[in-house]
Amino acid sequence: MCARVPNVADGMAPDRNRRRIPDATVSRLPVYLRILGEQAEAGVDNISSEGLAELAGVNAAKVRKDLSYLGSYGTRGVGYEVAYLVYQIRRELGLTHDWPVVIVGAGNLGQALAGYGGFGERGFPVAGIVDIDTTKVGTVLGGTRVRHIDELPQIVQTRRVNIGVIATPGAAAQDAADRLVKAGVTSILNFAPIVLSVPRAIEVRKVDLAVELQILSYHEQRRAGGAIHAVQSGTGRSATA
Amino acid sequence: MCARVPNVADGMAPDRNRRRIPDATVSRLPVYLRILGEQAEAGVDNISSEGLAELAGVNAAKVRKDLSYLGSYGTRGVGYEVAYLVYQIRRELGLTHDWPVVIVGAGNLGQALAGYGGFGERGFPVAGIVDIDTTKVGTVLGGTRVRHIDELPQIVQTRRVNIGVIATPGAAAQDAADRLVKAGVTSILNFAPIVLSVPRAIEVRKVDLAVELQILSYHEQRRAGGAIHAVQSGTGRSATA
DNA sequence: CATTGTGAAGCGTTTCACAGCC
DNA sequence: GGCTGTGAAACGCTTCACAATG
Repeated sequence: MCARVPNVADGMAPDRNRRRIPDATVSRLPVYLRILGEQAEAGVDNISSEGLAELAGVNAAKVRKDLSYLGSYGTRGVGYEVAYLVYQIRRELGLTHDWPVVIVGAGNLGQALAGYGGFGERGFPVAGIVDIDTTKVGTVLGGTRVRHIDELPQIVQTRRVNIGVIATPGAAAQDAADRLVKAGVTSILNFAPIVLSVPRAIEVRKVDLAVELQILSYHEQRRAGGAIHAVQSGTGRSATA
Repeated sequence: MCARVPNVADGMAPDRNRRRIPDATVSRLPVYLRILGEQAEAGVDNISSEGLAELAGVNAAKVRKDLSYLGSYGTRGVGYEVAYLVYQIRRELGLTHDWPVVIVGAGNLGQALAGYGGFGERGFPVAGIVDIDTTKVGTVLGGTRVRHIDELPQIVQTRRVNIGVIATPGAAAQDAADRLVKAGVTSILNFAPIVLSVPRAIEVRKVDLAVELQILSYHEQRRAGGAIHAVQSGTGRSATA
């Protein structure tokens, strides 16, 4: 996913918290964080790895190992203090301050993203939304006026945007990425169904609806044509990973 | 990700193509498929693992291993015939026929999904969109009239829907899942930021925007506060995984 | 004595390296 | 000669199992 550095982990004085956290763990921390936030609101102030694992739909050992990368913040025989854990995870994920994002593409998806309040709430305010189509410029989405894509560099600079979201059709996505990178963005969330070509230093994450549906299709197809007579086995509930 | 079956792989007469394909491979097949489709349109009728790997942003050996799970459809010294590979991947993914989907939740995201033509184009026509809010019922989104969630069982049965998409707020998502399962849906694509509890036999995939942004935040935070003096190393282009 | 933190085993995925084949 | 197909090594992640400990 991201470039590997040989072996910095040990030896080289990690000052305070410069451990490298496995990608798999990083992708679960936001899930723990949301659950812990809910628990805190519900008045729970202590939680065991078992309890957190249950709510997150994962194995308890995995929770412990994940949390151990942040440091030893649990108490043996007791569990983890919810508030402190929230603080530590937020710190590790860099959520101690807001990260304004800029959305490229004011089509269906761009509109939905801009209109989706949860973005700002979770620390990612929409600093701007741009489109190349001048007929869309000026319309207002979720409180943000659509601006022309040529204004991208200005938005990125004045609002100090590090994260760009590509919500254009596939054909326009590479151009969008090029413009974002040129404007100074260093992380991209790509909703377009293409593989972006960007400098190595840029972190890219991709969300592709078609891919997700096709993976589900694969499983449906197996269910139907596959295993002899695929019985609807097990009606018990279980958390999903 | 999905429930593991002990060890069916060998021994038990795989009739024709009942091999189990690794999850990681399944998640890449849609990417290869899209690229191959584009190549076919561009008039390319043969491609090497190297070429496909380049376009997909992965390692060539990985492409070969992935394709080998489908069978030996390449020609040594030559490469793979694009059209045939497209056919085989489509067959394996169950894309030889349409999979109608039902969308639960006609808010921002539900609207964007329903309005996004790419859904139907790629073999996943929107069989219906439902909401619990009666004020939304009757409005038309992307050519589909919003119906009340109580009509879900009827839609699922008459349109033979296997795949449900949850586009509700988190608080309503578990109820949506329960209703989908009860109505007979066996695969769910969940956009709500909660861990769904469903019977083991149900395949669930989750797309969480907040999680994606928080992962990017982690990398930005590392860049800023991390490694001594994090130089913007490497400006060369490289495909992203 | 319940629960964490963690070596070590287990497992799935990736990559290498090269035999096999066109 | 070029490229596929695939054992085997390497790697990273998950899970187990238990010593450490409040």
